[in-house]
Amino acid sequence: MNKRAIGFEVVASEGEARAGVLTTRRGRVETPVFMPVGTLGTVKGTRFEALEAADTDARIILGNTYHLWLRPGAEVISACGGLHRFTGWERALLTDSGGFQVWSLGALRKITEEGTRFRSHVDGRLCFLSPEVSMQVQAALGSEIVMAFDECAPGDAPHDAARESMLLTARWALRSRREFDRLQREEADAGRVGESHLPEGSNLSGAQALFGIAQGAGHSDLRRESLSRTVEIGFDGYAIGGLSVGEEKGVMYRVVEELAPQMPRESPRYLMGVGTPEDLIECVARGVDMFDCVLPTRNGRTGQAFTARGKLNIKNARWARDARPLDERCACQVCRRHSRAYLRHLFTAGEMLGSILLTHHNLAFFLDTMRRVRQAIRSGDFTRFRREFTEGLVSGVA
RNA sequence: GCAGGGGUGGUCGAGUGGUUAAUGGCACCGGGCUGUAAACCCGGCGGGUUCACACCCUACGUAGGUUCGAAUCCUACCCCCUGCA
Repeated sequence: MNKRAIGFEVVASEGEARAGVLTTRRGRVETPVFMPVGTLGTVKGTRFEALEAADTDARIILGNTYHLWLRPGAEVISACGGLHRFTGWERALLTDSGGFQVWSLGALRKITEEGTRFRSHVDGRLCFLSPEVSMQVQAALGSEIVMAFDECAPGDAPHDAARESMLLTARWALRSRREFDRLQREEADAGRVGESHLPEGSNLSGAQALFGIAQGAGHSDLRRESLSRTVEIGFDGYAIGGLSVGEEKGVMYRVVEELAPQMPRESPRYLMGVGTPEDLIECVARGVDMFDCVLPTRNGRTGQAFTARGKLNIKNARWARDARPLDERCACQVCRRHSRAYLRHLFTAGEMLGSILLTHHNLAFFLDTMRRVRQAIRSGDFTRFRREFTEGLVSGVA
């Protein structure tokens, strides 16, 4: 009775930090969790085997509505049985709604009450994305977690503009909710999981889950209002959007610190698009359960490694003869096998393996960091962990 | 040997009397990247002093010369390429 799309249970907490278990129709996800970004049906620069390997063990990754809608198109993916079967990724997926592209594609779009008119960045043709279309595409993708279609204001948006944007997001949230429910009733969800294949004892419905998003830029009152409007509609989880989009350093921590404790305790809290290793720790400490960010993959691809002692630019000449691994305390496949000198050589030679290996290390570092965060919270040791981790980051790569 | 063509900064290659320390490309060096229009983007790149503006020195095969001024014109020499013997 009363089956839900996802389950969420907090198993330990320390201050605002929480350790929990998110149960999806495609597996359990321990939180706090970092979700690698797989915009176009691929986590760039890595293979699913590598994402599933013991040193990474990603349980959930992202996909993007806007990008997959443009190419290959929702029809292609639903014809192939949804995004899981299309890509071969059998674990959980969260799809972003395309709301972020409304912001990041800037000049290529025009926003109206009805939705957003885009110039496709692929071929220039005019496209129209609305809450309804976004829900339809995400149903065709068949992800475990669907994001509401929102509008992300610039990080430094003044109060009136931010309020207008936030209210539009609230209206779009309601429309997202209604269209999502209609699509679930009509069984449009391409990723639906039969009862016999659901995680044992999970008591799930096998349907998709829908998350709402709070906006409001850096304005505390707008953030509060946005959250209460979102909670009023009712979602399976709640996200904080519109951070790390150009706002002043420190605004993000303040907004998260004020907002997360007000979010429903029984639901997962997702901070969208964040962040650096330090951001992850600091926002876990403020009550966030879920994160995603392109940093480990993008920066890995472009030559920057994240380590326990801070960032390392593998292209620098100083590593040319360095036989040590990227991070001497890292147990990932790359650090167990390859030297900085070799990785630098691959980058200077323009060999794609360099990007692949740094991407893997970065993902392993992020995911392992989150594993350690969960252990620390469960053992009541998070405060010390946080302090030591932060000290390590600023100590500098030798 | 004769006749043409050519020798430019790490490299390839523009420039044929005056904002020329010298366009570009590559190489090299450094920086950036936060719900991915990104295997990408930006900057530096003769040496020295200076926080900086700026200043000084050395540079277009070698050595001379013409000129207010030369990588650019003239002379000699050295070297390379092509063709003919």
